[in-house]
Amino acid sequence: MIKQDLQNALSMTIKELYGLEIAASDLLVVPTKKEYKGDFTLTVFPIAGKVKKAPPVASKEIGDRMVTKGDILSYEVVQGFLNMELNRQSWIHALTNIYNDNSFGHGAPKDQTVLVEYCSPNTNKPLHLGHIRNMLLGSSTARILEVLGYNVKRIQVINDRGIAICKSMLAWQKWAHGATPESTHIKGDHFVGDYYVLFERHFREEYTSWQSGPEAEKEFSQRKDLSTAKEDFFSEYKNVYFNKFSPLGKEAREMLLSWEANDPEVKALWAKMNQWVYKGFEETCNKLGVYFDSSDYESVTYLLGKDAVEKGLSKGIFYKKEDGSAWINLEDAGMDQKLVLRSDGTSIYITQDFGTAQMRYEKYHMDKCIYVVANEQDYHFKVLFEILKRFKEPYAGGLYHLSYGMVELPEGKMKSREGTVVDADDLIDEVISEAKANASERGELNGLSSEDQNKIIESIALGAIKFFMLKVNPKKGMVFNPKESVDLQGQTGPYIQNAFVRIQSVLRKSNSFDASLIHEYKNILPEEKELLILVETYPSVVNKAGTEYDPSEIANYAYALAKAFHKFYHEVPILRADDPAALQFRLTLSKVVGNTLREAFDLLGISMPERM
RNA sequence: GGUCCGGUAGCUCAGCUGGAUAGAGCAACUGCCUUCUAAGCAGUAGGUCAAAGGUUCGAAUCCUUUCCGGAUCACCA
Repeated sequence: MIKQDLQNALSMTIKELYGLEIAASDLLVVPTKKEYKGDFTLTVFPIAGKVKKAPPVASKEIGDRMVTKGDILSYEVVQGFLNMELNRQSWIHALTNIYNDNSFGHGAPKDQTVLVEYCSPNTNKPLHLGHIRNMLLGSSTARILEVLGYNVKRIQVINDRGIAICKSMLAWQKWAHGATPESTHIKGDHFVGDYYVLFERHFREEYTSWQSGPEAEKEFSQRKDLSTAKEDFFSEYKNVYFNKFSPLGKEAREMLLSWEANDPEVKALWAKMNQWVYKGFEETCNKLGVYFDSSDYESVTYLLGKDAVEKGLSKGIFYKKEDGSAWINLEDAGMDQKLVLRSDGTSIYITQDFGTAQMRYEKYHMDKCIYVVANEQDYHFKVLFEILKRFKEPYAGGLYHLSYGMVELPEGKMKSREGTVVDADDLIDEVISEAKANASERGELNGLSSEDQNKIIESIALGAIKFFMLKVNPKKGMVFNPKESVDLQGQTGPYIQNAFVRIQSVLRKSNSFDASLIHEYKNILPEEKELLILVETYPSVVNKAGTEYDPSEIANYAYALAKAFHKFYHEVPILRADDPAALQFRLTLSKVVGNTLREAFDLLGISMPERM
């Protein structure tokens, strides 16, 4: 590695000159800015301070010694910056090393199991934009960890029970007249989601007409804050109405009770409708290239965690109140008191979560567990992790909440009630049709079968969507403009795919490939150096993405590399190079860049087309 | 109110373990296809890095305070 070698040489030189021990990796070495002559720059200020010399003086001393020892070709000093020019051999070695490294950017097997949980859909409605961000983050993070040598298990939790799915079930019973996804040709998850919407519509009608009745009048007159306007009062009051007065609400709640009592008819309907939904989800996931090694169902896990509560009580981690509810006091950790078991003895969300964690530990003996969940649950996971820490669970140190910002529309948050949700399937279809239009305009795919064409177009469209979502740092909220849809030009997935395609096209046309000739190459160009430096940093980028659980590192790296290649491609002739050594050097470099781009995109779950 | 996260070009984002004149893309404008795929390249224009203090040779980056936006603080999940 060029940079590491240079850092090592510098570290040794500094020790020889000043007797000062600085770890090679602590030396600040960066590629030299374009305005200056040189390949790499050492920032000498901190070193000069330690050895009590003026920065330019120390720079000159270090530079002289490096040249004398043959570590570098030449140097220039600008203030406290030491700009060094490398030997020709350094570059050539760098290229051949990468070219010969079959596991470039991969980590050694670690013998550690990591669970990555993502997606977590509700079975009463189809997947939307938020799920897309979640799934892409999760599956990309999983892939990154896998390549770094971890044994990764992809897991989803399916929220398949509760009042919401009962609403869909009830609406279907009342108004579907036996219709099915097959009979209507509607995708299963959308089909069930439509009945959820239908329920809400009927419920709203019922609520509106109730508001002019005597019961409503009475409730309104007894409101706490008498200055509240009627409209505001009833918009706040909706949930109370649902639980207290609504006939539809009553039916839905009764259905939930029947479900919990294992009523065979209700369970059968529930199972049937969930199957419809799963089939729809599977289709969407397949399209996105997202998959799971196993699924946990809330209908199973919602009963978990009570044993843990008993254990916690006996250990004194939890305490009991008079009404029978169990609590934990987290005030010494800067949090509140938190309920862990209801007074009726049933478990709540957080209880289920530590029950689920234990269940998983029994199954996988994981070392780490990563939860990909939106940032609205930051506090929940802080509490959960603290509890598991107090339980001294063996995996407690490896818990991580991959918290990501919500996806918003230009006009604000997505609201299912107001119909401003961007549906996952719609979005995919839209971008595919845009990619299709672009492709037919370009005509590059003309000779191919329509099957191959569609494959490529899908790769481009999904590349655009995935890159769009993954290039943003996860913890940042992001704004998605459906009108502009997803760009196919500029800082995008297709831009990077295009760099790869150009490389493949060049490689296809080259008939001789002899990597040994590159040692003869004399005049390495700035564009070539820039590419090599970038390619070299790839393993450290993967490492960073893995330790920080941040795929955007990979996305931004891939863009930088593709950009450098496009420039190189434009400025420097490859196949028409004027000597054989140059040709081989550039072909090898192109190949290495292409492989690295493909590797990087593999980590993002994006495929590389051979042509486009 | 407490806690957490964010605020960088008209828009979407990099840069944040302190280093040279703060970078990309989109949108606008201008060039470049008889030469390796123009989903490309090059250029013009666009900035008080929310604000104010502090730390230092040096701050978008670290510290403090303030302002703005979001999330959260349920016997919901």
